[in-house]
Amino acid sequence: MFTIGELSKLTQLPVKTLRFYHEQGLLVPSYVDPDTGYRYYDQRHVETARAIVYLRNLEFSLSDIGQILDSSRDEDLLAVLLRQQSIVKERIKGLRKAAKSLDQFIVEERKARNMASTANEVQEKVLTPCLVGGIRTRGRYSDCGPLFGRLGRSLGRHICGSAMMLHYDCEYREDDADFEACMPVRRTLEAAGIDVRELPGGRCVSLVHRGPYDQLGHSYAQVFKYINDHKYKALSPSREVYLKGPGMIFKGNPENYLTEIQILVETGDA
Amino acid sequence: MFTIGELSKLTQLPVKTLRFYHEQGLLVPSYVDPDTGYRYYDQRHVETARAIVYLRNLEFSLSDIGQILDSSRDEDLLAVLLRQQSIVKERIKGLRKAAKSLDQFIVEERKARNMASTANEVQEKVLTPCLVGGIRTRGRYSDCGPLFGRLGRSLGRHICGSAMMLHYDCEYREDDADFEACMPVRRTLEAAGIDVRELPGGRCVSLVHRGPYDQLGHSYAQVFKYINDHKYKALSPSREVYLKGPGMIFKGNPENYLTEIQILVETGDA
DNA sequence: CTTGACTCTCCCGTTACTGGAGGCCGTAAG
DNA sequence: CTTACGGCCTCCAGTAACGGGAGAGTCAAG
Repeated sequence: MFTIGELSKLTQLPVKTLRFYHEQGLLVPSYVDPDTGYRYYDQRHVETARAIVYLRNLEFSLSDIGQILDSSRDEDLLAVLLRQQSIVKERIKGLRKAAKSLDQFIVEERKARNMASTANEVQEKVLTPCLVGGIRTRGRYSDCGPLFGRLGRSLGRHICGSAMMLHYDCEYREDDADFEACMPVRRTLEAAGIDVRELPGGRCVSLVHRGPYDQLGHSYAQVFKYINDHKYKALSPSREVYLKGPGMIFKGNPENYLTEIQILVETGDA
Repeated sequence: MFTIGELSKLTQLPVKTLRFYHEQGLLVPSYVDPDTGYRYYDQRHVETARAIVYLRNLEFSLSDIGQILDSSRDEDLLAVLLRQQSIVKERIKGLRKAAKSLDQFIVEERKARNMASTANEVQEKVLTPCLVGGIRTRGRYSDCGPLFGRLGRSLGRHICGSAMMLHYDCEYREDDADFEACMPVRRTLEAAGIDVRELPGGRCVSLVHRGPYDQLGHSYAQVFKYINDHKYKALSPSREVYLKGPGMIFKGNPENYLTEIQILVETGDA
């Protein structure tokens, strides 16, 4: 005869859990002292407890375990096992999908982190041509939210990068700007009201702006100063790539928003 | 402005859940009528709700999601993502182990089911030699429980089949039987008090007995009748293989216990 | 004005436990 | 003899993320 504490040591199950299993009828002591309420167990309970642990490791619920343990008809057993197997496999499938998305999320985040390290430095690079879907419009920049919404819904899983905006105006305009919201896509596709085409590549001056959008002006100034200093010629449209901002999942801190300004240029030696 | 029901339709989230998210501070309506208590949401909430759904699919807890959604410092974000990734991967690992055990369990169960279909028919087959670890003793059959316990503990993961018993007596004895509890093992190994060796193979008469152990006698009679009818000579020891019985995980119904009687024989034409 | 759809709050139930309060019992030490 | 300690008991509350239902108030259309 074991007390509950002894059984606990033998089975590695906490006392609380053993009491709970008693309450649930899974592991009923062979004797309960009517005066003290002490539970007393014997050898058989050690084995049952181990069986319970085993079945819990197979992710069975306690009620399933109860049925398995005192099922007199074992015709059900195979059915129960198969059911459990499909439950477990479904769960694994779901988790794997989650893990995959997480991986991708982490990659994106790392990329943004990388970009952040070169923030506020003007750089030159060569852009490769890039397929995008875009919606061009005229109005205020702040109205671009719904445009990206439409792009997201229409292009869905074909999107393969960060949202961007093309500015067709040569100078800054507040009210009546001519701009195009774009999303890079994996392949050409048809979508109503969306212009899917290739953006040209070429030599480009780039700067990753870190901070809220209302301070983009300073960064633009830097870029244009660089272009002038090098006697390049800026080509329209200029591009803003929203590496990190609000609207994707969570708002974050505007101080950490990352926006890459890209301006294609013609150099003297071209 | 949306009512809660409209937001529910837009987000595919149950009304109950939206109320719960409000309570948790995850999705606080932009306006709550102080008289009626009605919640009113706007477009931003649709997006936040989608973000919540997305993060829930990544298996984040609601409190994590809360932190992510209003984290002003996103330095943490990568850390949170990595933590979540490891949590998810751990969980997948655990579930895969469970799935594997389940698969094996199902295979065993199917095998037993197969054996059951040929129950109570005498058959001849050829046994291949088989490595076992055994403990031989003298006494009552009912005392074999602890022997199997010792075998299980000592041989552990090397066990590769059903428990069996060898009967060295030529006739049935109750009190002072000479028998050996055995477990088939994958490879030779040393274990104190356990005799690991190869059981010989050869032609054998077999019968799968279905039912409680106290009715084994009838099945033995059938086997011996078959042996006599065919003028075979029974070789000692006879074997009992416990295909399905109590003691493994759960007790089941004695009417469905499966025990294979195997008796090696010499045939006239050998 | 009525009706039916919608919404509100409040409470309970789920799963498999875990933690804590408060109390009983027996033994050992001071 | 008192105190402390360890083991046991019961009962209550809390976890995560909702779901179900009661009972009451609200909205918009006919």
